[in-house]
Amino acid sequence: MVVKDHHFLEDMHTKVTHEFSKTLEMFGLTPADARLFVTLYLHQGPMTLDEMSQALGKSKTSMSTGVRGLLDQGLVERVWKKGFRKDLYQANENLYRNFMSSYIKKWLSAANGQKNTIESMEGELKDRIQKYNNQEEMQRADQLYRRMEDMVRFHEWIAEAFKDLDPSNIEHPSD
Amino acid sequence: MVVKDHHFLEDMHTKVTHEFSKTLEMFGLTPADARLFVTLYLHQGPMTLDEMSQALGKSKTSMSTGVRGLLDQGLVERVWKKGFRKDLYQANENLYRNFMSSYIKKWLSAANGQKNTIESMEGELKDRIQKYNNQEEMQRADQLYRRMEDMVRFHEWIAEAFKDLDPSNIEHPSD
DNA sequence: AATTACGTACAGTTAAAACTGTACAGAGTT
DNA sequence: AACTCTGTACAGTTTTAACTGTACGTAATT
Repeated sequence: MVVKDHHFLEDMHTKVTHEFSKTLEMFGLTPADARLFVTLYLHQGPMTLDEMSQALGKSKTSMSTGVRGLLDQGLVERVWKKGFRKDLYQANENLYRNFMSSYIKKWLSAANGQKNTIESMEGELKDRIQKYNNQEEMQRADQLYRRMEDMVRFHEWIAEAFKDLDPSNIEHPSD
Repeated sequence: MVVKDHHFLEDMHTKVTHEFSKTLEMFGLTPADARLFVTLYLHQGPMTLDEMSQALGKSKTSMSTGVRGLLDQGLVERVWKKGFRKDLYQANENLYRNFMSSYIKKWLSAANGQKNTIESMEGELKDRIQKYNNQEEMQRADQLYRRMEDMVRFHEWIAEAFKDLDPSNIEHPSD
């Protein structure tokens, strides 16, 4: 019975990991990073690289790079234990806040970057258009220009929408 | 001069495609699909598979599968021209509305699916917990159970947040 | 009915991403 | 100072995704 319980739990653990990983992948995590995060999240107390490696059956190198990525996104934190040489990591609580804000940050900075790039190209094209005399080229250029205007607007709307989505603005009880 | 204009435009076209594709990739499009969409979007009038193939330097098969995906997501539409045998496709206008609603639909259905799966596993685990007597297993199971509750809540919040984001609810002038 | 034109299924190939093992730098221990 | 332990860079490998060419079903044309 004890053995069977153990199998059941182990099994459930695996299934949950698998399922929840799918959600986290939607936030832009790679399948590997997602599994790693869930492993940390379900584990009681922080883990060492070696533990992760063993838990997932992947190399320590993979864990090292994986955990670094999660760290950069603010999804995982390093934790200290006196007189313990190995690095320890744990998943941040507040799933919603952390994932959403990491996600939104990614969107905003990307959208803003692309918007700027396109705007600058827009300017370049505008200058050029004025010097045109070839009718057909002119028409082509104009068409492209109009599309670029739409793209810029598109990025602006994205930024607006995602700004509203940010849980730092709204308050959620906790997680 | 005409030649130079041509090069300039061609060049600008390429750069814009590249840049805007990056944004569309954030909506979950593959790089290939993103490029295909932008190509259609920038082209005046609808295109045939052969035209796309030539424009992107990829096989017609790729175009066929690519365009089908875009079609399924409601980002591209098929268009008719009397007495013309080839299929014609064009990018939908209203970038914002189309991308956002396709995106949100994807999120909502995924989040909902995962939530249901986890909830059902949660139920399974709950039944099981009551039959436990081993102290340590019990504690483990309980810890897992609590995490699963959090996951369910997480999915609920996601659904809520993305529902608000849907441009079908809000009105945007156009695009 | 025969022929041509078109789109897509499918198997095979090529390109990209994920992962591993070794090797090494730096910190800690003896 | 020599030695041990830990994390990571890097090159090479494996796994996965993207892409292609051929072959075929269907619809239009003759």
